[in-house]
Amino acid sequence: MLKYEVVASDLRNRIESGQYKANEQLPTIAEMCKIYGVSEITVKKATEQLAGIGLISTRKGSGSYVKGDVGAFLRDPSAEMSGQMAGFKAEHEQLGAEVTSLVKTFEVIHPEPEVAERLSADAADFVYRIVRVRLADGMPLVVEYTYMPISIVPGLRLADVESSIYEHIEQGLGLRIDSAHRIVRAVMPTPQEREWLGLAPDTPLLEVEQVGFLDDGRPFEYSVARHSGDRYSFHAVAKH
Amino acid sequence: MLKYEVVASDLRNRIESGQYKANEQLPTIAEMCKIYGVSEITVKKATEQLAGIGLISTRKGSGSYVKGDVGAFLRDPSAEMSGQMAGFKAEHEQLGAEVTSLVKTFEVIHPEPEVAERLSADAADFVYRIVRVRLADGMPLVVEYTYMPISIVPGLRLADVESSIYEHIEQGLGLRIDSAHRIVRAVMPTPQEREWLGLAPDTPLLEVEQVGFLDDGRPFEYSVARHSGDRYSFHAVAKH
DNA sequence: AAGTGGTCTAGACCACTTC
DNA sequence: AAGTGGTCTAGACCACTTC
Repeated sequence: MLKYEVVASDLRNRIESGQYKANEQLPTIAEMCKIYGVSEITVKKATEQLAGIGLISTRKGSGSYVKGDVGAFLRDPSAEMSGQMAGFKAEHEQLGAEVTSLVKTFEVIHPEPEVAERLSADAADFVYRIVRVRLADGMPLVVEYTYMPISIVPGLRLADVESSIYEHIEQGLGLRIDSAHRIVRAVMPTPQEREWLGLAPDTPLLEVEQVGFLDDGRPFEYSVARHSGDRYSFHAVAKH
Repeated sequence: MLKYEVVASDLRNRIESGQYKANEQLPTIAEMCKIYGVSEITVKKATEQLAGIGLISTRKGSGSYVKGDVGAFLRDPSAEMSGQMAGFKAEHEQLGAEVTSLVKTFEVIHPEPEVAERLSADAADFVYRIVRVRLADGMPLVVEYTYMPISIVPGLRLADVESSIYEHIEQGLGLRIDSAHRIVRAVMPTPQEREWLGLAPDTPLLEVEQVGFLDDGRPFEYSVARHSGDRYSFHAVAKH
């Protein structure tokens, strides 16, 4: 583990265990340098990371403070952090759930104009089109519509689509996933989606439209995920 | 403007103007040091900021790259970035809209248990309860339910509530707003909300539940904002 | 006046990519 | 072997807060 990760994870443990309490001032950066035997910049990087996930706030000329009431926000198991991108399988397995997928469509097509634009692809290129219902412990949670250029993600098989496409991209192809741009909306399900997700009437969905990027900047995925509304929420930390 | 801001904003301009194109490699960090006459850490801070808003990705041992197709994501005017927190008024005035508010309720009450918990307050404390319909250019966009402890935000008047509570907190009280924890969900409107927002039947809302924090870590605001679904979306950048 | 976090420097070392 | 971004150091200076 890197030095700043050691500092950040130790501070995090002390905050979550209540050793540093809500609204309390943390040791100064100079003190933390002595405590952990590291330089100022290393401590700074650790506190920036904690501020980024919303655990502390820092105040110039004054000190660093533990935020009040972070518990409910961080502990919510039905929540995904907007800052993290792990893929459906990794995310739910981390919570101890067994993940399965019903593959409704797995085909290769020419992309519609909107999909082509998002993938920086041409209408003449081939892309996979995948429709999946994804379940955790047998409960249908989300319908995912995924498009990927076959030129970037070659050799995708039904077995990959049934388990985890991200695993095929990272382990199988040796590519590195960097980040994603997401747009979140509230929508109503189609009749088909209502049936697949087993929804009561008048249940809205949370739609997450996403463009995923590799670490060389290329978009490798365009997807629309429509999440069962009463079983899903989305967490974010906003800075002023 | 700070040095790293100068570098970041210059790089951003060159990317958005197309001088550095999608999927293209940026100058190396060492080259940028020479170009801008700054140290490595300063360039690094600038590239980290750009990676944070999803404009570039960096690849160890290889280089920094402009992300493909960032245009649509960054230009969408109906979108709020999850990473930013400006308040409704500042956000929409930036887009050139005239912001008004219909104050439906403005009272002082003892908080319900859930509100008290979020505000780290006691059931015996007094909090403002404010219900507002907020409009941009006369179009109702969102219903906001806001709770704030009177001990932290004293002297709030109807005039503040009608324009901007954040202005009163920052300019009037000299407090500094640091950040907010947000939870986003899809919900159906109540009949009252449907009327206030002028919604067609079967239109869902995007609910943003938020706890706002001052820079000393104290929660000063608990609010639930329910956004008209077809006129609102929420942008985020997720890191792998 | 003393203490605090934020920015910035020159330079070292490392792991990884590219050739 | 050469080039690249990522981490880390010791130290300087500054703006701001606190007393």
